[in-house]
Amino acid sequence: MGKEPEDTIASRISRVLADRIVRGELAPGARLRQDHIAEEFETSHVPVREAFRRLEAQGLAISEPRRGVRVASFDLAEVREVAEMRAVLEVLALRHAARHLTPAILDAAEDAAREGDAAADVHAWEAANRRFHRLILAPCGMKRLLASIDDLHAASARFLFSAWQSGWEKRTDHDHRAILSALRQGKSDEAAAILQKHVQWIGRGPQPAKTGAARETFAIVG
Amino acid sequence: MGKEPEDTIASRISRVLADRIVRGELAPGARLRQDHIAEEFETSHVPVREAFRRLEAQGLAISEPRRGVRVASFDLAEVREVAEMRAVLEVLALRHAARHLTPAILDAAEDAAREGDAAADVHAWEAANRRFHRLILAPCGMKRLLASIDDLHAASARFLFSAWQSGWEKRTDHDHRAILSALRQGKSDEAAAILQKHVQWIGRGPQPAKTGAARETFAIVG
DNA sequence: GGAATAAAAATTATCTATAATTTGAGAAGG
DNA sequence: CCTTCTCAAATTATAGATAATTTTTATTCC
Repeated sequence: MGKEPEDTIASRISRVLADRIVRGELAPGARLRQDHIAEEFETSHVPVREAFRRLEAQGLAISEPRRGVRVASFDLAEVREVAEMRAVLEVLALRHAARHLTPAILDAAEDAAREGDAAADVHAWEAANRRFHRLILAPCGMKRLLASIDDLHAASARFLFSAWQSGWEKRTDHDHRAILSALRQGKSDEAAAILQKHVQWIGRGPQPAKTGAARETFAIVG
Repeated sequence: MGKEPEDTIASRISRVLADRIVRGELAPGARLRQDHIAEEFETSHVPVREAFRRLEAQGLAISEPRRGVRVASFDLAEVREVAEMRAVLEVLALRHAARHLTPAILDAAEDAAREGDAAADVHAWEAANRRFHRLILAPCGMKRLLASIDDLHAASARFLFSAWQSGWEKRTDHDHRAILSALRQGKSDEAAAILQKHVQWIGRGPQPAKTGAARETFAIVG
């Protein structure tokens, strides 16, 4: 019954730490001390070090030999870099996924879009948004590509969360609807074009400065 | 004098193992036993395990909890996946690098192209080819993008080496020349278009079956 | 008072040891 | 002869211990 895959301790630690970094609970530049983390997870530091290697590969942490590991910092340039990578990779994935999209999948994506519009806070919105993208891209069946996109989503989400500590506001995402509409009509090129612009906007437009400007930036985070 | 950064043991092990996997010295599916590797490198298995995590993230090895790590296998579908990812990411990089390309860089790339044409074996060719691509892409200054491309190059090289165990033959790579020519004339869109096709061809065309067909496939591996 | 320096504390990287799981060889049964 | 079981050997995963390096704190000298 209750199959408990409960994989290695290292992977659990890396998941938890990745989540904290993405959510901003661990600030950029913060030191990750292996003994402290080991103590928190009630293990030795060996699995912790393995988790660090994973975070490093994901671009969420930076390790300097003998000097420890810290949370990776990121600037606007990197946010744009990630956005552009996502744009080309998601378009590639969508092109391959298109032929495998069923009405059922598109309905599920529609649900995710609705859920995003109704989200009460930025975390709920991000989860729904991620689900939307994953649903329409996963049918491409390209594991490596999907894994890369997941990592880039995490990086995007970091930026998103850092900009909206507070002040969320419901709103309809027209891009998501337009993508679905195009896909339902079999116009996959059009869907890909919208997706590309949709994603590429991240990090452009008004700087996420004071809370006042926050609302404007919303539209450009997908 | 001889500054010896000689970073952590784990990173050295991961570099060596990655090289062996790419060159095909370690066959797909082969088990990587931590104690044996530790013994070979005269260390304990702890750094070895850290190296494994790195290889896993690069897609060169696959780890199953409690069952060990094996060299990742790859099929034609994955080769194409990697080729398509490279195509879109390298084009993205080139678009950003274009404005920063100097005549000196293009000359160095020309050298690399010549070196590739004169290569006596497949390893020499691959090294020159990689150098060519890196030279024209690095000026984009996007670290994450370049790191992803490097990983994809490793995956491509694996395929290349598996196809050409022997039977190398000198030959001029016209695509490389055409890309440089376009770049020298400031036609970066044209250069990007050629690059895209150049890379995308990998894994297409005649199957790398018997040694006889090998020659044909050459033209389409870049 | 502040830079320079030396001793102490904390932290990383690695090694050795132990527990737990898997693989594989051989024996028993159909 | 092939399957299934049992037990030993090999292997993985984690813990605990040690050496080496970095960071911090305290102290001296100008």
